[in-house]
Amino acid sequence: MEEEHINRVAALLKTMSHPIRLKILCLLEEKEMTVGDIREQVKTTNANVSQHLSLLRGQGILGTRKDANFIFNRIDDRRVLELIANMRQLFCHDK
Amino acid sequence: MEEEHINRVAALLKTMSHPIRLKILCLLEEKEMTVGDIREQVKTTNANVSQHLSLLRGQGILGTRKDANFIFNRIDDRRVLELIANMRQLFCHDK
DNA sequence: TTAGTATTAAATTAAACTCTAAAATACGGT
DNA sequence: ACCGTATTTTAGAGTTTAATTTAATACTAA
Repeated sequence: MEEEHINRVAALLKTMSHPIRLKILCLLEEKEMTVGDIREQVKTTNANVSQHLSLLRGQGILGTRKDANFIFNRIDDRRVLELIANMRQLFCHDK
Repeated sequence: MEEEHINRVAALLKTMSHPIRLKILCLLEEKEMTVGDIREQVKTTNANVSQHLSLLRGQGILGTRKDANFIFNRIDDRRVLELIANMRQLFCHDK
């Protein structure tokens, strides 16, 4: 990896490396969710979830869709999806 | 991913998410290296490299081999090797 | 427009991380 | 034992990050 890629990937990993954010990404693997939906799964405050979502969006990982006064979040970066799938295979397959 | 795995993987990603540490891992993909070897590639101090190596060892990512007053570092976790290979494929393949 | 819900933004505080420099340790050769 | 090299450890300051609280915005339905 050249310097350029190193820095870019390191920044991505940093964004993914918080337990709440990683869990959010895992939840969003399946379906799009609102702040409130996520909040039910993660045991923290809505504001905190919103902050983490904001970081993930800043990295270009997430996209949003607005419906009434709900904002649905989804993973927009195919590579992140593949990376998560790879991590699950490597670290969660208890065999 | 269950809570358990989430926390474990998040900790791993956090350790890998520093540019210097990620670069060290990429360097060690090829061959084992000493603090001094790495230092030549990374532009920082030996002490700093040593500190980063210590963190990587703490995560169980690295192993060492001692020869005279040199300590050779290598990647000991096959899963980390695979993860890095996957990341290179996803983020460095300019096609 | 008012009330209620969903989300974001700002500010504060506490905790964690990173680098540098200096001191300490480990080892081999002389 | 002493010296030189390699590495690690320690202590400190500076920076960054995270969670909480509070306030603000956006939207819907009545």
